[in-house]
Amino acid sequence: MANENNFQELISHCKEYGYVFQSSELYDGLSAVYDYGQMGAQLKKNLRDEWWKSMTQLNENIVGIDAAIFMHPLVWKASGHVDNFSDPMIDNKDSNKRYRVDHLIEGYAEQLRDSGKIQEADAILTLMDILLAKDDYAGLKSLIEENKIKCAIGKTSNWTVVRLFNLMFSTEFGAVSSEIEGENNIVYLRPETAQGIFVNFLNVQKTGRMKIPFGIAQTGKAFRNEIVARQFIFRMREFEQMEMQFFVRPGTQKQWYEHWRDERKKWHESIGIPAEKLRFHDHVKLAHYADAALDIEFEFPFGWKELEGIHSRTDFDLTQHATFSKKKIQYFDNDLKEDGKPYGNYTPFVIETSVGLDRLFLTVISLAYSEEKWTKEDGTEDSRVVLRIPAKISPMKLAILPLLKKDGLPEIAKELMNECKQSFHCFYEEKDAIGKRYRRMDAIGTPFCVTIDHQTKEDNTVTIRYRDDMRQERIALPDVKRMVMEKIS
RNA sequence: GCGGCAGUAGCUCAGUUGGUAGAGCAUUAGCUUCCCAAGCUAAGGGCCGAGGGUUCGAGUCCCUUUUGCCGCUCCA
Repeated sequence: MANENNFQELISHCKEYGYVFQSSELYDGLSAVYDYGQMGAQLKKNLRDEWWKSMTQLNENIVGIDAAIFMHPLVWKASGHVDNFSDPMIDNKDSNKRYRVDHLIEGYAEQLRDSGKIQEADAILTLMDILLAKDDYAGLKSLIEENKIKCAIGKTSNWTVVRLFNLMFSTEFGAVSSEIEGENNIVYLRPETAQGIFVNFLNVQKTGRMKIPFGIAQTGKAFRNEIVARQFIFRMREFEQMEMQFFVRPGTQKQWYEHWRDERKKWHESIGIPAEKLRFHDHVKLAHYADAALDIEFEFPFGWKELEGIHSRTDFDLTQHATFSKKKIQYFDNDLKEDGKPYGNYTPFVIETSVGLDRLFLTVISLAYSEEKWTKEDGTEDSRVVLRIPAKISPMKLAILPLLKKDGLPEIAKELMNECKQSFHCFYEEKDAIGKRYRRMDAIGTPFCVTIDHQTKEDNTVTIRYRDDMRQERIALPDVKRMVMEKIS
């Protein structure tokens, strides 16, 4: 797999072989936005399809939806994103250090408290809370200046104005400029897909006659205005999530949290991620909506990082949406309790599984990337770069190669091509020496190559060559399709 | 967002004290080739990240901007 030393080579490889391109590269690129190329788009789709199948097809009580990216602005008020995703910040002009205003003031209050001025500290914090609630940025700056709060680095109080940094992208809805009508036209690009599920909870539950416990799955784009974006496609401004919200009876959330934690780890292993490269990381500081949370981390070339989040979101979201929409969002549970009475009406609790598709892509390609060197029988050095993507998810399944582009070999190869392409992605190539073609297929991760030669014309057999160990064997031409089908299912 | 470094053909790079761009590999076409790249021939491809300035003249100097890398900051 790729490591921290050849991670740059992996990125180059992704570009060179059509997996990932930087967005708008023609115009010098757009920071932290990437496009998937001809190979990458297919790999990404295969991963998405695997996930979708594992959720909505293999679980009878999970259904899938596809909610819009645009949502009513109040959704993000209710979810807490408007308040929690936008923080007032202030910069020190001398040190160029940026602080979250609340962190800066809290730090100062902490100092006061340490020196015994407890009442003073409390007064400042109380005032800060009032100003924050009013979005009074000028007042916050005055508070900082009146208390002569200094930058920890620059030791000065030379501050800029307080500015709002919103991590959500916004745009205008409708053709009328908000200059005229105030800010009523602002809509956000969703910073997570989860809310599309929560606001459709009743629609799905009622029309699908879903009984708790049940889940709603969704894949789709989400957008975050990250301050810093690095590490290739690990952190992007536009990214794709694969989320499943599982609705359970209050009080059972812990058991389901543990269930999905284990299920999801198993799923990652099922698509070829080694168990020792995965670990759980419990959150110490919980988000405003959660009563338990953990990350499934993968050991990326740049260290252990979050691949998927498992959150026990309580009834926070549904309750918030009930409040803001002024609609009742409840479920009537007809199952009987021990005392023989139904559980009745309640707001379900939610267990969320949320995996970043792009991060999963990076996981798979990092694991697959391999630079190999060996000594040939004649003593010369040989090498190759191979993507060992599991056959089940690799974008290209089979290469069909006539050994020579004459003597009727291409005709036989094309016939096989026409048969196989009905069932899976095939690549046809008659240019260059056979070894060179094999290397090209290694580079894009094609697990199988079959070569048609003169013997094929005599006994109807072909050479099949395996990407992972470069082994080759002869099999009957009519068996090729079935054999590949078996290996990729 | 701040600081440092960098940006020349698809890739890796060369380009002397400023004089209007080269190589290898890759690509394409043809030849050769009976199973693991790098045999022959030919061709295409860059106005040197972008914009501005200094200069008779800039890839080479200056400014701005953009992208990437490293560090800091941020990450519901």
